[in-house]
Amino acid sequence: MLKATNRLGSLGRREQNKIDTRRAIADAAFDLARNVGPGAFTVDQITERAGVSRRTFFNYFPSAQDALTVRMDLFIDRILSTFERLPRDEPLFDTIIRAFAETTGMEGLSQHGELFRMADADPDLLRAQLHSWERAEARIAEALRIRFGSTASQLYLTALVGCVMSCTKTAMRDWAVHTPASAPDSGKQLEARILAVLTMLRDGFADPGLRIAPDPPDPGS
Amino acid sequence: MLKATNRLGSLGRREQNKIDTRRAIADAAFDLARNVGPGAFTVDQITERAGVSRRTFFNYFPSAQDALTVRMDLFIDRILSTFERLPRDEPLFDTIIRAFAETTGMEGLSQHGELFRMADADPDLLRAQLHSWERAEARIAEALRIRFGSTASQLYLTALVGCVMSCTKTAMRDWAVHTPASAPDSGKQLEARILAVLTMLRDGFADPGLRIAPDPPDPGS
DNA sequence: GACAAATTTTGCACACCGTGCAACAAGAGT
DNA sequence: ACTCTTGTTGCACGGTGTGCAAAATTTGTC
Repeated sequence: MLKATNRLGSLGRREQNKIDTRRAIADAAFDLARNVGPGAFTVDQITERAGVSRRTFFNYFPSAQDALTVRMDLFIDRILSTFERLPRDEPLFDTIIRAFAETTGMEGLSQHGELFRMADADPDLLRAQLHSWERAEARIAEALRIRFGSTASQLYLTALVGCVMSCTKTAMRDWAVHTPASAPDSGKQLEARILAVLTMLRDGFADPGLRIAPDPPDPGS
Repeated sequence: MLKATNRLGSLGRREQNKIDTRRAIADAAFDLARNVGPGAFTVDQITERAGVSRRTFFNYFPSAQDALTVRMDLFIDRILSTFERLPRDEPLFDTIIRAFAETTGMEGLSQHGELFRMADADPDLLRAQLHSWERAEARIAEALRIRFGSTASQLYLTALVGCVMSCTKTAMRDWAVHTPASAPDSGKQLEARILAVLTMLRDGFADPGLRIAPDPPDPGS
């Protein structure tokens, strides 16, 4: 007999409510961080905005900072799904580069940059973000292990993923710093940087002269 | 009038007391983490062991976990001082590899491994450690910038340092996992891993077959 | 040694955090 | 409508991190 219970696009009320609540909390947290500054608000303020109880907040996130890393986790989701879609006979490094470069078209990219900049002012937020990257590393490494586990050693795969993630992080930081407002070519700017650093990585950092933009040789800051 | 006040090897009472207090706190925290488990003790327990007041603890460390990253910061000190000592006309990558490889002879290396393993059980400790690595990255990048700032772009240097740190982290994790007890050749084990991953990095991860231990070789690709 | 200045330690208060628990509410299945 | 399952809420409680001002300690000077 057919299940006709799904009234909400293949999702039950329960699932949908949870998604909504989670989003409401994350949005409230982001708004607060943007307005009063990261680390300058309490959980109670978040729950008030989101319209949930204090206790419910902690059912979703272990800390206020963790509510601000949702977007980064979504970023990883995107990388992984892009990764799954790419041809399996492509060289490993090409696949990785494409998977990472293609993510720069995602929505809310400028918010990403904002969050990066916020981390400078709030150590706890920085830690939460680093933890998020760490989880991402583990997830991607696992995906690679499943796909290439037979042809590459564990140490090789984890080291490679670590470097790729580190390079991407560096690229995003540099982008977040040098692309302050939401420039129209923001995505392109980020993509160029990611390509640049991943190319450096593939070349074993042999050429120190690679530059992303004609930068006047920084006179001692 | 001559200063005859320094009775303690070029250090005043004040400086020495602070060093002692800091060490007492860090030791107490490490002992507790080792005995009752990371994240399973309170700040009050630390202060009781260390013989200081609760308030004093927070004058030295912002959280209990941060008292456990002192050793990692010392590790970075060692890398940096080794780095300073190496010849300045050596190729950049060689200098880096040597600076990192030479640190494996440091005292308390096994405690390092212990701390790595502890991070699996305590998310907050993991975050503190990630933060510690992050600070280390910044310090080393700055040292490199001063030394090579004229011949390499900022993006290149930060990306390179990030990858080197990431590789070292990977090597130390793998070492911490696979060298459980304090093996007699613990330092050599770690050094071999660091050399392996940094070599991979220098080769642009071209050869997936590099292995640290004889594993069923699969000369694929 | 006594005194004053500088610095560190300490106790205290207070707002906030994070979690176990049990009552309650709401969706799912019949 | 009834029951089962799952999510929300209020409450209580121990722990955290910090500002503040009063001791306590070190340092320099006479």
